[in-house]
Amino acid sequence: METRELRYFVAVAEELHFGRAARRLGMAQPPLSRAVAQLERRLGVTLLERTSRSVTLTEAGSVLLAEGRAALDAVDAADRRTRRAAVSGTGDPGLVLVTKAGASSELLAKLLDAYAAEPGAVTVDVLLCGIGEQERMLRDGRADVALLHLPFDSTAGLDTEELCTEGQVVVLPAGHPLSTRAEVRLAEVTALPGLPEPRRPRPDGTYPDGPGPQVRDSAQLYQLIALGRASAVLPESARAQLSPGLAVVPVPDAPAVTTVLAWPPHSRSRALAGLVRTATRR
Amino acid sequence: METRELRYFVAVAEELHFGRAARRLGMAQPPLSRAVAQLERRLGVTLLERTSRSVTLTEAGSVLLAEGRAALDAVDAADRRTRRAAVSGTGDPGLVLVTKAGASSELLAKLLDAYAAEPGAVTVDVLLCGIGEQERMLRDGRADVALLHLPFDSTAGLDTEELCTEGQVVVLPAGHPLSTRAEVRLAEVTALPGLPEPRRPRPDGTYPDGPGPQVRDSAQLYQLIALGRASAVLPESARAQLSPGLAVVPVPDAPAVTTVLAWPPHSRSRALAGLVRTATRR
DNA sequence: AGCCATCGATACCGCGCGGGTATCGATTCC
DNA sequence: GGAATCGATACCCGCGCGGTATCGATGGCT
Repeated sequence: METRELRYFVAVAEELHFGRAARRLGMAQPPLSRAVAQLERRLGVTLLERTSRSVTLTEAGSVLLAEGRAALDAVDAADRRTRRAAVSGTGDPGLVLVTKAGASSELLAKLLDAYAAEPGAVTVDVLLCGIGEQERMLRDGRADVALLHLPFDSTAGLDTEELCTEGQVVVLPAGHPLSTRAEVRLAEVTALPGLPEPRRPRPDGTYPDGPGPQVRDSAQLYQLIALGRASAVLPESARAQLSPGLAVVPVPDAPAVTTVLAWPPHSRSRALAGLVRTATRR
Repeated sequence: METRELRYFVAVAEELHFGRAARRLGMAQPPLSRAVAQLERRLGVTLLERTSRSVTLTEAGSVLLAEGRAALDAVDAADRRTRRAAVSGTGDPGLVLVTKAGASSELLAKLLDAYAAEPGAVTVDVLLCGIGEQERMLRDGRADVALLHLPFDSTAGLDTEELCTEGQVVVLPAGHPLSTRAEVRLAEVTALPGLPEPRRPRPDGTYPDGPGPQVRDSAQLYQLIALGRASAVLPESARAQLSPGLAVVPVPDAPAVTTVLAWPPHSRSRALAGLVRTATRR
């Protein structure tokens, strides 16, 4: 199976429309139809049910969609990491660390400072991304290592090292009735009247249905809270970047949040190993 | 990057010899040279240092060797799992579970019995493989789920569910001086005179250097112990398949062995989910 | 009911590229 | 110094990929 065929099939499976998929791939529709048909013949499997009005995935087709995406990510990762390895001998970008925009910045700063002091440390680029995008960044080679937050992020398929665990607090608009309390229970803040929990993107980029506002990063989130349109339960370290207009109250019965360092399992990079070592020594 | 190019490069990188690699790939040497050169040009990276007498990997080349193997495994997995998904609608092979030949068979039997009693259970093929091959089997799609034993096996890049934890025992030839003891300490059996620890294959198939005999599976191991040529520290469940000529003594200070069910992280199979559910309910 | 728009499949064509053979140039060993 | 080894180069052929033109089926609109 060639990556070209996989790319074609994934495009069609995502669009469920040969014409659109062909446009996305920058090619004409007929060769795309042929290529997918040929892939099916070679696999001996029907991947798509076509009528002239609709295209749907078969059982096998949805398996190949998931597996094919993973395989294409792996190929992309091979490409990117090879290129990076080549310039790393000559140039600079040693490691790329990805984390959610605006999360636990003091911990990260401490880690980077400690690592920079190590002998043989390389430069670490910090890449900020939206919620739930880190895993993808690691899998397709755009990043080498990530800061994840359990239980929100999934560490499926990654090697991890636990860094710290902290309780959670609720972030409210200043002046909210609960904002003067010493602490609140989780049940009190999950369904606050007029302050719904915001909806965060799922891994595929879509948003779940519901009443709350859609939120892509923490800047949006804080602004919405300050505007009195949302509330959020976040790790304690969110206090650090608290802006005026926001109040914070501990939520002792909320599940603890664990910050972990995560990286793809077969990494053999000395630089990454060094970073992990300094992280564990703290 | 096409999988064909990756396959070619991996072959050359493994053989470090264009002629042999070409023979392995069933093609002539010149087009192979050209294809690898073209890959280097497209990546903008030199992967191999060639003289007319030797071929060596560059830094970037060894990165691409590791990453490329992973990517090729992912593509193979996509192929195999798609084929399997297609026939699973019509035919039988529902899940393939892989475990080390001759390990914790009662636990496995119980799990399979419990799962078979579930509604909607599919048939589970059990695949036995040599030591350290399970991870590969999962990654390239030959198996859907594995029984692994921590801390011996690595669960890097896999989702896992803990099944049970047990102590370890040392297996000795019957009649060995230590075989009558109620228990022994780990230090007493790590360097037994005349009974070295056997050498097990590394993930790449080679064996570490050392004095002990090479061992691929537990049948070989038990035979070697009975012959008085080796000893081994194994989980308690090894008692179950004890043959005459062998003695077993607990080793309380040896690290506990945890048996885990492991599967590739992005599996979306209902059958696998069912198996994991029955495993966790025990 | 009939027409048309939509969409995937088919037919056909041209060229680029992958793979083959022959040969070269460099290095090493006897 | 000659021969053997090994990767690179030169050249050629045929397949396959991608293009355009068109067909056939389906569904909506009047």
